Amino acid sequence: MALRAVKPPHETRTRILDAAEELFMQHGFEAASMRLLTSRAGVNLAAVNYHFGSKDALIEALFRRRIDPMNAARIAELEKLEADGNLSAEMIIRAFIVPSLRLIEDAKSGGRNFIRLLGRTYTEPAKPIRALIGQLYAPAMERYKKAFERALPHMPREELVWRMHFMFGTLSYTLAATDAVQLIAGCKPEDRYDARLLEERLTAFLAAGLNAPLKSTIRKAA
Amino acid sequence: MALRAVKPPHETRTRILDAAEELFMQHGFEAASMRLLTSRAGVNLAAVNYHFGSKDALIEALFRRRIDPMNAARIAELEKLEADGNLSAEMIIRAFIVPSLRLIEDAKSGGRNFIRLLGRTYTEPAKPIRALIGQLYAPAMERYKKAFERALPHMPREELVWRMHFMFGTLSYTLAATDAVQLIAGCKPEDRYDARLLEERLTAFLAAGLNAPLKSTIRKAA
DNA sequence: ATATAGTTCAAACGTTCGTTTGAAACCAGA
DNA sequence: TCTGGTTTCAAACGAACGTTTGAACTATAT
Repeated sequence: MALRAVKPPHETRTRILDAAEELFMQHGFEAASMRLLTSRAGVNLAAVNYHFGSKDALIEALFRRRIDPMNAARIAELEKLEADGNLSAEMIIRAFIVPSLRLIEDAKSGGRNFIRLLGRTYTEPAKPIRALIGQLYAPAMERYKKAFERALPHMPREELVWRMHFMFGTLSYTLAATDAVQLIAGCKPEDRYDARLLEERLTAFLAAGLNAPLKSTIRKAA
Repeated sequence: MALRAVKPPHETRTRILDAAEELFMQHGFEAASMRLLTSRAGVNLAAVNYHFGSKDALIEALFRRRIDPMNAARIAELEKLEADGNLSAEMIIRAFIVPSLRLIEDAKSGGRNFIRLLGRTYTEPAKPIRALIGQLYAPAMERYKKAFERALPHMPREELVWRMHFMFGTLSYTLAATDAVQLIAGCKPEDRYDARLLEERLTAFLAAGLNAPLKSTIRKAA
């Protein structure tokens, strides 16, 4: 009997998800059509509706596949560090950003595509998508908020929330990377995917911002 | 002769632009259709193509109407400050963010809609739009980059570019505001449009980040 | 071999999209 | 009042969209 390629159990599903990550990243959710997507994935047009039900359900499955493990890694890393003693704000920041930076280096399995897509999706206009992302992030965000509160007991809760908001913006925009507007000339493109260097740059910037001195105008607003 | 409403010379154009700001902000460029847009503006469906030529040209006109004056204000403010003597990084940051925060308070004329739309557009997938934004920002960015270089002569140029990139991300995400994923519970919604408070919070965070100590790993990468 | 469940396929469905058209309405200046 | 350029209007155009359909195909288990 001749060698025959044995088809993995969910090959079509995976091919669709991978193509979706790439095309949604390049063109956005609306502009990437099912026809382009299925032809890129090498599957029939009807396959998406058969395996996922609809385009929206595909988008949801796409996010669930990546975000849940990523946030699980974030929480695991945080708990590992907490077992060793008190944490500095910088250590918490690092624990948060490393799992997403790790996906940047994962070019082969499409992790890089996903992380760039994710960076854009934080400001996605479609409400259902924003709601989904918020829901998937909720457990990790709750956990990290408490960790920051413990590390920065002197900071007003409201100011902390704002600074976490700012930190998240920086991360989001940085991950969107080449998809973002190239506003500042001089960014060496090859550095954009050097996760180790990016980790250092980001951590230094964010830790300083989070620990910024509290001005009186901010303090009195609390 | 009875009083008659004299129609302003470009009322239809303005009505279209205002409706476009609101609807593009709510739904995105693709999802907001010309039929919804023109009916919201109270004009005929064909009016957009008559006055602007196409949907894409409308988008371009929309950005040009707001960005050019905003960046002109940024440059003017910077030059005014420079006339008075040497600038700190914090003063430069403030000069940059204030013109955009001013639009937040401008709820009546639609400036708030625009600024939220703009916050999302920095990570827009459509390349022509990103190219347009980059082109419209270029003069101001060049000017501010030089100002930062003068204020921070000790910082490696490459690190400065990255930190400007981070700062821009924070601003972008913050401006997108309510459109962004509500990741962190606890943000008081009414504060989101208090431009004065936001200016203080942002300046403190960004100035600290920009002035963050240079770690050895970063220094050796330059 | 045959039945059964799971999957793929080409074709078509109805809808909505951005744009175009040509006539009607408007409004100055002569 | 006529005229010529500008603006508005209802209607339609072709194209592309997400989705559905029912038959054909595949693999497994009896």
